[in-house]
Amino acid sequence: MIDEKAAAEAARKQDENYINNALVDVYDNIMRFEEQQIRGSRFRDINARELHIVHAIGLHDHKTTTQVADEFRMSKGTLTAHLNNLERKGYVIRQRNPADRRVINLGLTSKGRLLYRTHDAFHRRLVKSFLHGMDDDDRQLIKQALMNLEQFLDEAQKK
Amino acid sequence: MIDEKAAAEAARKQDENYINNALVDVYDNIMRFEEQQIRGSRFRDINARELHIVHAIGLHDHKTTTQVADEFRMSKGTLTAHLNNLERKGYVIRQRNPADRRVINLGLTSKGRLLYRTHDAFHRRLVKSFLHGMDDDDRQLIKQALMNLEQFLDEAQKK
DNA sequence: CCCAATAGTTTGATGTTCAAACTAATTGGG
DNA sequence: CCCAATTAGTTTGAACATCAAACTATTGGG
Repeated sequence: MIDEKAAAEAARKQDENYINNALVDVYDNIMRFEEQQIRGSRFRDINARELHIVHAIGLHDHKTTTQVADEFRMSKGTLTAHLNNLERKGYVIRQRNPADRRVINLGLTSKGRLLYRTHDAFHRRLVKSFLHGMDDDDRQLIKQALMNLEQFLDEAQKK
Repeated sequence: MIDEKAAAEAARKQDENYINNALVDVYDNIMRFEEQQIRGSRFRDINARELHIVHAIGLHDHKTTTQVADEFRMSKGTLTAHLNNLERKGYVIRQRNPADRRVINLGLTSKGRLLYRTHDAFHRRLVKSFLHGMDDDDRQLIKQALMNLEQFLDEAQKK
């Protein structure tokens, strides 16, 4: 009886441990895989950072430099440097906003849009594998767990 | 009937979308929070990278420089630089291995061990919040999802 | 019409990273 | 037992990412 309880407790601890490590490893593994995929594609000249900037610029949003920099919590100067590279390589275009000529609206070239869609498809495959064999209820549970985590981080960060 | 089906499908897509974004954001949020926690603690002089190196060195493992560098997929030269900093700040000690004097075994000072435990406690709180309100079955499901993802990444990486 | 505020770029300094050269120690074949 | 090859870790030099602060161009309120 007591042994059973202790065994269950030990199993719980072990699961939590696994989840802990997996949570931490997930991102590194995704990043590494993204990088590797890109190396073997026609987008060889892009690194993970640049890929994510292309993704943040998006297909239709016409975001500004400041918006994207804030999203990445990156200084505007740093983003300017990345944008220079991405423009030179033909993924991104800067469009001066005619209504306010201080503002630059960012857009993707057709090459940039292709990269965006390729990356997006990769992520959809990723989530499909993550949710493999799960029904609606299961999916809700996963979603709940991630929402818990976001809430915890948000709240802890606030104070 | 058909509307219902279409609505369920749309809800599924939306959930998958949420999960996709959350998965990607999780790591950044965790990193940012770790960094912030540390800034407000007595370990102010440590950044996230260094924290993770301290964690990798661990309490009792006596790992070598090469082992840790491989773990982080980081060149040995880069790790050497970090170790110099961590040693100077009093978190890490290098111990020449007497059986093979080429080898350095890495260890933590008492300050390093304290940092390790603080960080470990933080991660346990994180996982607890992630699993808030869940029973054994739920936990198994989460674990399964993470295992799916790891397997997907492993396999995709192999070929 | 002026000037404070804003968007983005440039600049200079700092820190991270890597690959290659290097040093010291070990090992194995002759 | 020696020396050539290998291995562990460090040093070095170059490339790149990053930031904060100075700067330029533009806007909009008084």
